[in-house]
Amino acid sequence: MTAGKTRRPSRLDRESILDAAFAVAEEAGHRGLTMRRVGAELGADPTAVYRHFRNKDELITAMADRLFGGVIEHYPDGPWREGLRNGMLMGRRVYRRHPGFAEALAATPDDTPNLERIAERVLGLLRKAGLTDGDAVLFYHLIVNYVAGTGVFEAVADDAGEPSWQDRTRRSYAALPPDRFPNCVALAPHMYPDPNLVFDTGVELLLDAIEARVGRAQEGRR
Amino acid sequence: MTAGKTRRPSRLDRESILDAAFAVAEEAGHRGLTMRRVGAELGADPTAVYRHFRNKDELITAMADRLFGGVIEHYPDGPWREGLRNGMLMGRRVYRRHPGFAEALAATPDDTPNLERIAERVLGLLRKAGLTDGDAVLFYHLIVNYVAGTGVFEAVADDAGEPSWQDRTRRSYAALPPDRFPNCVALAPHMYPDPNLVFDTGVELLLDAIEARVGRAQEGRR
DNA sequence: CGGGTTCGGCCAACGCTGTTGACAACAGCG
DNA sequence: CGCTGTTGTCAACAGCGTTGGCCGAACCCG
Repeated sequence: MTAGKTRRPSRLDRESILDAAFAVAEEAGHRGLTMRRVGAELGADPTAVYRHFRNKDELITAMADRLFGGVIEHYPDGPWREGLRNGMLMGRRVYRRHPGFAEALAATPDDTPNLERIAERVLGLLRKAGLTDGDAVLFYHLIVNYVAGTGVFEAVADDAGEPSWQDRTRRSYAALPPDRFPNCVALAPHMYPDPNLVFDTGVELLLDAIEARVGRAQEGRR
Repeated sequence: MTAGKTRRPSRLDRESILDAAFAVAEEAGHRGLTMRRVGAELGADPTAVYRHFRNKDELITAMADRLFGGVIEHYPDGPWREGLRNGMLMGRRVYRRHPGFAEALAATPDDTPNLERIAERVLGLLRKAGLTDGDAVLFYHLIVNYVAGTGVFEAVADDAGEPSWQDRTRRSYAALPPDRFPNCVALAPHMYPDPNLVFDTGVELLLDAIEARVGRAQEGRR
């Protein structure tokens, strides 16, 4: 009697395809996200997806838009410093789990709706902090580059290679000839600190720089 | 007499293969760098390359090592601030022209010789600046993440999409509904400033942060 | 109620990718 | 001379994104 399913055996739509795509990405990694696998996850022919998305880039772009929508939904803006910090942390998480987003978004000519909402909020926070228009845009791009770039880079760095890859490199640095590599040998035990600490340091550094620039501008105006 | 070519019609070695690979990357972009094209550039069968490189990642890693070797050769270290700045600018140039390097290097378990030399120099400059061992490593990773991440991100951002893609986005931001997107509309004309300015701002910001941290540590010790 | 149109899933296929294994020609060596 | 290891060639495999044709079901309109 085909209960439930409206009428046809298995109608596809963009939302269920996105669900399947996220499921595939979850279990196969970002390199394992392939149209054929998405089709299999849906129990449908892979090419059926092309009736709902023009190509793979558009599918990935839609995935990114959904995730960024969730980000902006869960994090209302408050004071500029906390707002920017939260946004950067969430952005990093997204790009780190899905490094393919960067390329797909870059290939898409128009920004997606939720990306525009994020841009709106970040620009607003930067102006609220007291930056001039030019500086606000400058730091906006700096933030985007830092968050997306670092996120993607961290992702490709730690999904490749065997686990405990850091230990291995630490040891190989410690074993370098001490005459030509004194610093590598000496600092080998400290290498690869907590990645969150590294990222957070960069974030606070950026926020401090914004504050300093606002202070300097106000001082100059006085 | 088969002048030049030692004896066999076209003997291959790692260096000439690297030359061919760079030639292909130059004219076909980083996505057009394929083993078949490298073979064609050499006038040889594509699979002949596999006699000299285990796989494509090893080939790309060797390309990266050659370029980084050139970087470290041409830029002797001097004062810490200039040394770090030059290194970051050169690193960005490399990653921007060859964003594929990041993934290949990440997949390679061992660092290449010239990457170790660069790590040695950067760590030395950070210690020369006066950072403690822990901070030196922290900023080392911050620098690597910023340079590689931003470089790769800039590369994928501007080789995709049509030219004058920025103008297009600027216009679309300016055309957003002003009630919901006041900041996007107001700042649209300033969007996408000179990418070099954005990157340089980040560099100086990092260098200032290093200097500030050194100053604070010395003050605390007093 | 009937017929035309559109939608959407299926299937076969194209061109491309990285990579492998068998084969053959050549080099150096005893 | 013959043996052995190197290295270029060839055919092939599995996988990828994507396209065009087919066709049944659903919808619209008279």
